[in-house]
Amino acid sequence: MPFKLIHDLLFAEYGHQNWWPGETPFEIMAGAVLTQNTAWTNVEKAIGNLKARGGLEPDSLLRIPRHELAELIRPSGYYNVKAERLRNYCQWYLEGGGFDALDRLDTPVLREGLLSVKGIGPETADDILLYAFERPVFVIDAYTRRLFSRLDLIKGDEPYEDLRSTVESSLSDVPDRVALFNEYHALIVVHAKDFCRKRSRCGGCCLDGHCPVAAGLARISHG
DNA sequence: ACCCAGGGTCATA
DNA sequence: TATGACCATGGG
Repeated sequence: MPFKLIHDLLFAEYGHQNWWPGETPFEIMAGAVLTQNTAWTNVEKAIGNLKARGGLEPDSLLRIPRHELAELIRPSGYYNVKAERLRNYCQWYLEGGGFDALDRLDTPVLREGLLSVKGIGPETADDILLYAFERPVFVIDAYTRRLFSRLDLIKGDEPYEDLRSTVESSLSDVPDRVALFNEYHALIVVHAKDFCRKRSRCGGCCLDGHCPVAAGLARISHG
């Protein structure tokens, strides 16, 4: 399973992405909720509003009335459901004792805790685990399914946990898995945005034209 | 005007 | 288990 190879091709093309954008772990967590099915440019506006309102921290955020919180995050879309999801998350986060206490939990336990929050599904949980808690968890999103499916590494419609397990197993022996998974997911998203959508307009990883992944694979197979 | 975005929940079969 | 409706703004 050449998952490592695909990462290397993407990295050669796009370089370091230094994700996740955000100054604190909690800002990363809030961003993970706000970006659900939403363009990041919209999330930036919502985060800007939250910062201007009084600091992007769980306790200050919980003090904002529900309706006002929804107004602040309006640009990120789904603002009513996301306002509740943010509140749910903050309550779980504070009840769990904050970052240091939660960070002492083993990854599977912490993951179950995240998934117990209404509004935190598998992808958002893994975003938080990887980018805020720096755990070696591979994030599966729609881009990842499309890319690996186009490369015939997977079918594409497998359940989330099956894919996560497949990829994590095949990369279990690399030295720094946190750094690799961090970079890999970022590269897949950036490739989808910068090349597939903007340049190729293929709707995601068509491997046509000047696609760096297709070019790299062709280069290798030709000797 | 249409399509999609760094998803998840809930009802239904 | 697996679809479908629903949530909603903003950029291409």
